[in-house]
Amino acid sequence: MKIRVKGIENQGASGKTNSNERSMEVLQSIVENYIKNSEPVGSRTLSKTIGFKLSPATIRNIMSDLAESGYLIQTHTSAGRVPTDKAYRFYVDSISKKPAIPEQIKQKLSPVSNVQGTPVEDILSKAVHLLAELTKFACVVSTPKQSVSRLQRIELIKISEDRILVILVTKAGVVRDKIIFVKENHSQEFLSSVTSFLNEEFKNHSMQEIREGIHQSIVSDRHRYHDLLAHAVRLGKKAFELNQPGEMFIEGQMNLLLDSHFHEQSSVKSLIDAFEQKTAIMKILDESMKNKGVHIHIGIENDYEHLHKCSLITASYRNKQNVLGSIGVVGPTSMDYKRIISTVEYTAKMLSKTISEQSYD
Amino acid sequence: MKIRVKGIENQGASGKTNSNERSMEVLQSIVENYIKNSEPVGSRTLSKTIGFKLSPATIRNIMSDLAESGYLIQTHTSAGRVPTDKAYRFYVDSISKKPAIPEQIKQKLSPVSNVQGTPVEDILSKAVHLLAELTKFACVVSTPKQSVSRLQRIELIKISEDRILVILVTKAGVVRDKIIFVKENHSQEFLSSVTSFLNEEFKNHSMQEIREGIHQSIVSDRHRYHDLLAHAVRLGKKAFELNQPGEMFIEGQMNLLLDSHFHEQSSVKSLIDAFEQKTAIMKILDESMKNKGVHIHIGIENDYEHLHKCSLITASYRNKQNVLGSIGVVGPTSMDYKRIISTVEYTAKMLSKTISEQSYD
DNA sequence: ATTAGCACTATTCATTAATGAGTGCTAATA
DNA sequence: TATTAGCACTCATTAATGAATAGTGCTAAT
Repeated sequence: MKIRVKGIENQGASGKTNSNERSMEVLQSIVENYIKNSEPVGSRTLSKTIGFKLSPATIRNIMSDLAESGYLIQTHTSAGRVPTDKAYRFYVDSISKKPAIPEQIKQKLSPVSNVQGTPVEDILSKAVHLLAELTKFACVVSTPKQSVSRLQRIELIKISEDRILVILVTKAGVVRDKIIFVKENHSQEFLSSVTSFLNEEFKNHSMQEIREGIHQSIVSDRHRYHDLLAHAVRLGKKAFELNQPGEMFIEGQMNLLLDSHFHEQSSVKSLIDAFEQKTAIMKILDESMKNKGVHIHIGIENDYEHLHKCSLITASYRNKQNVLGSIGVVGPTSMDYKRIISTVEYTAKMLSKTISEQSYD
Repeated sequence: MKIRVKGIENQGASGKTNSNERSMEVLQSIVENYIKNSEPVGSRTLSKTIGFKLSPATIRNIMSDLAESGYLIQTHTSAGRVPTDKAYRFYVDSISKKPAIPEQIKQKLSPVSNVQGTPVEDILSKAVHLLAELTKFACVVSTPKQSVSRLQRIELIKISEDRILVILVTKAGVVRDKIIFVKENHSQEFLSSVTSFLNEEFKNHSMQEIREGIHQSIVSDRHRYHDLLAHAVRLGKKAFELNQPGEMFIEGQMNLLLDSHFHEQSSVKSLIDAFEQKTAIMKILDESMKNKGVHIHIGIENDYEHLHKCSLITASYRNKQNVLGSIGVVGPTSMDYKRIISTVEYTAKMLSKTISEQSYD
């Protein structure tokens, strides 16, 4: 019985970098081919589509090596090869120049920048809708994080004897409202004074800072003998208490179900779960806010098991001061990375531009 | 060749109402059977499950008649019968006593009523989420209509030299914000005066009335020489201008795709279209606000072609004064009507109760 | 180092036959 | 007269078979 000397070992022995480079090019071709046709790619086919001249037999050898190294798998003996997540990772990392944004996409996304006096939520919703239309996958966007955004204005409105409506307007242009319950029956005039105080004291501070500042005030107790301030601080504490879990808009979930890669029952169920219980995706969006640029999570790289058959492409958006949130695409691992990456990037850029223009400073 | 005398004609000839009644009972059984198993139901099976004693042969005769009258169809010669939309309509209309709401459903929905100081949108979103979880279909809810809801309070907040943030609080507890652009650089003090004026003038009026009233003021021109009022009216006009198209929350769209009735490509596409272009469903929800109780749209009865394979069960919700919006379920025509109807009804009731308690009066 | 050639393997597709659920009709029955 | 038993018939579903096909792996030739 003869033992086949494996290609990859050959490379190590011969030390030829050339051969390795060629393998990588072949791998790229395979990935692109599979992305395009969603079908296992065989040596014959590849030999035709590939740039340089190589016979099917040679390609077979290379493919065999790549399979050994975990870049390709075969669904069955006589089938072509399919890229693994490792291959996609390699492919994505090897993308050097981004393709220019097609004029058509710019056109489609122009409504995002074309909004005067629209609430931020509506801009986000518009953007994520268009992104879903463009990519034909599911798209998500997180609303601006409250904690980092800075106060533009707070209003306290008396609603009934024991209820006060709090309206927070942030510099980013987000309006949040909630009702707080109080024991004392404050007059509207009194509330106006408190409002003025809070605005003067906290304008331009981040919500995080405000919460800490108020806490500090209460602990240090320096307002104890000043009635107005004491009330203001107490009301303020309630008003600024964080209780918004952080929202997320989803669009185009159903697009995924037209995709052949999700046709099995189990995949569909996974997806439903993933979108139902939004925390996993939310976490990825939050993560994406920490660093600049486009973030890519491929299949198995996702912590959440239900997303193991998906890739996520995300990018953060911001105003002049802060990173506010993230927008992204959820699609099959075999998505057209080049196109999606640049589309997401461009959308995030447009979003940042629009929101910056709308921001209140 | 012998011509078969049709059952339905027999009935007409004999004039026996008994026979007709029995047919109807058989039809009900068929519908229930199909709802339960999603499989064409045959005479043998039915003869077993049916309450009273009838041989398969007799049932076959009855079924044949029902098929003639358009209540049943056969997918092919040797298959059982499947109910048509006409049959579902008959079935739904013949439901007399609603089943009691299972304790389990009440439990599940209790979070809806258990909210202190939550924005109405969040209550709606919670409700539609739970409804989707309970029914395992897609669920929709429309946000309160602006035009019918009455003003609790308006606030004008200066944002920049040429931008004013308008906040409208309605009696129903809905907070709406938008930015208006102005040419003059008003001071915040001036805006406060305008705010007071508008509040005094228009509190408790419906948005519709306010819009008309302001229009009237401008036409009659009676404020021409009074600077404050003239400005107030002009700002007010901008502030109250309707530009919210009426929103809708959707949940559980993907549930539908697990349903065997939507497995064909074409159905899926239809559904995606229907949910993408929300107007059709929105229209049905709006329609549902006009009358009390539960509304049922079965398959072909829907104007919008993409919904021909769906049934919609909707019910309106309200506060003490007004009908505000509707909540509903979108599912296959073969849904378990009894269960879904009572679930939707109960959810709408809970929603009304919760929102009424939160309303500002 | 590359490639041509060939044996081998597994899928896919069409054909066929067996099975079975269900109907419609006719004649017997209560 | 209404109901039912019995039987022939239809059509979908299933399994089995075989031919065609796309692909591999290995060996030997270039």
